[in-house]
Amino acid sequence: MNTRDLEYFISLTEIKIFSKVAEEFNVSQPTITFALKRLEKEMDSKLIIRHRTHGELIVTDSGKQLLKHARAIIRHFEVAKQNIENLKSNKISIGLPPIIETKYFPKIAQHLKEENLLNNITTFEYGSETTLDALKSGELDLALLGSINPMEDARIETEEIDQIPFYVYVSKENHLAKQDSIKFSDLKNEDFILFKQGFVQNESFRQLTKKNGMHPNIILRSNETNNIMNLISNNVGVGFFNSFVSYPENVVRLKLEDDNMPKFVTNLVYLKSHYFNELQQKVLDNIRKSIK
Amino acid sequence: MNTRDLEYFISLTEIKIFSKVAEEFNVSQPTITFALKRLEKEMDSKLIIRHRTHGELIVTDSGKQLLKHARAIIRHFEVAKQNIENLKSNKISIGLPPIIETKYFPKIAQHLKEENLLNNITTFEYGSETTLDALKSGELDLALLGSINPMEDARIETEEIDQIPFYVYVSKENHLAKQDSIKFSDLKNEDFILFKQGFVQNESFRQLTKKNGMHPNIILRSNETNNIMNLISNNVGVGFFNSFVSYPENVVRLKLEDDNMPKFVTNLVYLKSHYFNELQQKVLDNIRKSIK
DNA sequence: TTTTACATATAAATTATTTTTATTATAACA
DNA sequence: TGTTATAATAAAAATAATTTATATGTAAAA
Repeated sequence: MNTRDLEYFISLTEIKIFSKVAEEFNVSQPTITFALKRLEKEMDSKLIIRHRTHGELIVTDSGKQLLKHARAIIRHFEVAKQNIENLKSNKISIGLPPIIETKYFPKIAQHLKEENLLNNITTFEYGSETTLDALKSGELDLALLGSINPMEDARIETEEIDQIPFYVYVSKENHLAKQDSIKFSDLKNEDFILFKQGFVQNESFRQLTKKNGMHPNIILRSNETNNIMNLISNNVGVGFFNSFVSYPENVVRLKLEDDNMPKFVTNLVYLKSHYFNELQQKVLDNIRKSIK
Repeated sequence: MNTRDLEYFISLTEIKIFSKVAEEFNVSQPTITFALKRLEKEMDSKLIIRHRTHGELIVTDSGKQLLKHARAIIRHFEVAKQNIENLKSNKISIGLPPIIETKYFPKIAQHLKEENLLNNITTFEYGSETTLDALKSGELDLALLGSINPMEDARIETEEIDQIPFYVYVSKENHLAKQDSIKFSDLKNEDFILFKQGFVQNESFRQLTKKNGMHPNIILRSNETNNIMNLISNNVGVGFFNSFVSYPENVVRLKLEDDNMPKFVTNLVYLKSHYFNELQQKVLDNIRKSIK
C-alpha cells in the first residue's frame, strides 16, 4: 500500500471533491478515482459514497476508521524523516521556552561545555505550547517545557522536574504592593501585561479569570520578559508569572492565597517513538544531571 | 512510499541477510536491494551498512529511527484492516475475561437485550492479558478487563470501573480457616490452585511471592473457576482470587492484612484510534450504563 | 422537459516503478 | 588460489500508476 493513496484519501475526506483534490496534488482527476479504488480493494470495503453532484460525498464508517489510521501513518512517516534529518546534522534540537531557559540553561550550558557538547545543540525558544507542537511534529528531539499540572500525552515521555506556584508582580507604587499576599479576585480592576500566545501562564491565567468571573483588561502582550518587567516597574500594569522570572528592585512579588491554584510544572519531554543516538543520549544525560 | 518496502526493511533488520529476506517474501534477492535503496533515497540517509559477508549488517542510527516508525506504520495499517472487517460484519467484538464476565455480564446482557442489541455482540473469553493483546491487534473493539493497579498504555483509552482487593480461598477444613484474615507469608507451606496463563491474578500472585521470598507449590492450573473451587472445597489446595468469584459453603474467604496489597482494577478499555459507528456506540453506552 | 453545468467513471495509451534474470563484484575461508 | 556465500548491477520484463479523451450520471436552469 502506498502512502500517496492515503494522502489523496485524507484530502478527499476534507475537500470532498475529486477534481479539486486532483488539482491540489497536481495530478489528473482519474488518478484520485483510481487511488480510492485501490484503497477500497485493499480494505475490501467501500470507503466513500459519492454522488456525482455538488459537494455530496459521504465517508463511510469503514472510511472513518481508515482515516484515523491514515493520519497516524502519514504523521509517523513525516516525523521519521524529520528525525533522521536532525540525526544527520549531528545536532540535537532542544525546545527551551524563555522562562525555563532563564532558570535552567546556565547550568545545562556549563555541563555541556565541560563535555564539549555545547556546539551540538540547537535551541528553540518559543512558548511551551508552541514548543510542544514542534516536538510532536518531530522538529525537536527534546524539550524542557512548562505545563499547568502534570502532563499527560499518549505519545510523549515526561520526566517531571518540579512544580512551582504562580505569583503576581506589581510595581512598588501599586496599591497592592503593601500586602504580602492577595486573592486572585483582588486583581479585578488591574491592567495586565502578559506573554504572547503559546505560553502556559496564559492558560493558567485564563482559568483563574474564568473561575473568578473576571474580564481582565490586558493592555499589552510581549515575548520579552525584560520588556514586561520594565513596564511593570513603571506601574503601567501588573504581571502574572511563575517564580523563574527575575525582577528589579522596585517590583514586588505577591503570593496568591487562593485554594487549588494551578501550578507551573517543568517537564523534560521527548517523543516515546524517538530514537536517541549516542550523542543525543549523552546530551540528554547531561541535561538530566544539570536540572536535578 | 510503499509499506511493502517497510516490511522488507523491518525483516532485514531482523534476519540481517538480504537473500534470506527475499526468500521470506518469495521475491528475488535484488528486490530487497532495490527496496532498501528506495528507502535510503526517500530518507536521504544510509539506513543499513552492509558488508558482503556472513551476518555482518549494521543498522545505522537513521535506520533505527526509521525502524521505530516503520513498525508503528505497519501496525496501524493492519489494525485498520481488522477494524474494518469487524465493522462490515456489523458485530462488535468484546473481550470479557471469565471472572469479570461472571460479575458484569448478566446486567450487560439484560440491558443489551432490552435494546435488541444482544445479537450484535461477540464475546471473547480469555484472561485479561490475552484480551489486552487481542484488543491491541484490532481483533477486539472493546474489552472489560482486569489489571493490577490502574492501567497506563499510550494507545489505549481506559475508563476505570472499580478496584477490589484479592482474597485467599481455603476449605473449612484447612488449618487457616479458623482465622478471619492472614498475612500472605502465612501461605508459604500451602499448595496452590491457580488460573492458567494470561490472568492478572497470576501477576499479582507472582509479585507477592517474590516480595515475601516464597517459592510457592502450584499443584494445578485451570481456566474453570468452578473446577478450581471444587478442588479448594475438597482441601486439595488453596486459591488466590478477587471477590468476583462465587464460592461454595464449605469454602472460607480470608482477607489479606499486608500493606500495599495490589488491587484488582476493572477497566473498560478500547483503542484510542478506534472509530465507533452508531451501533457500536450504542453498545458501548449500554455497557457503560450497565456497569456503573 | 430539455439543456447545461458540474462532477465522477471508464477505456486505452502512456509513463513510471518494481521485479526478475543473468551476471559481476567482494570478502572470507579452506 | 579456488570456492563459497553474499550483495550489487544492468538490462529486460512485468506490473502499477497516471494521463488523455470520452462517457455517464445528476441537479439546476432554461
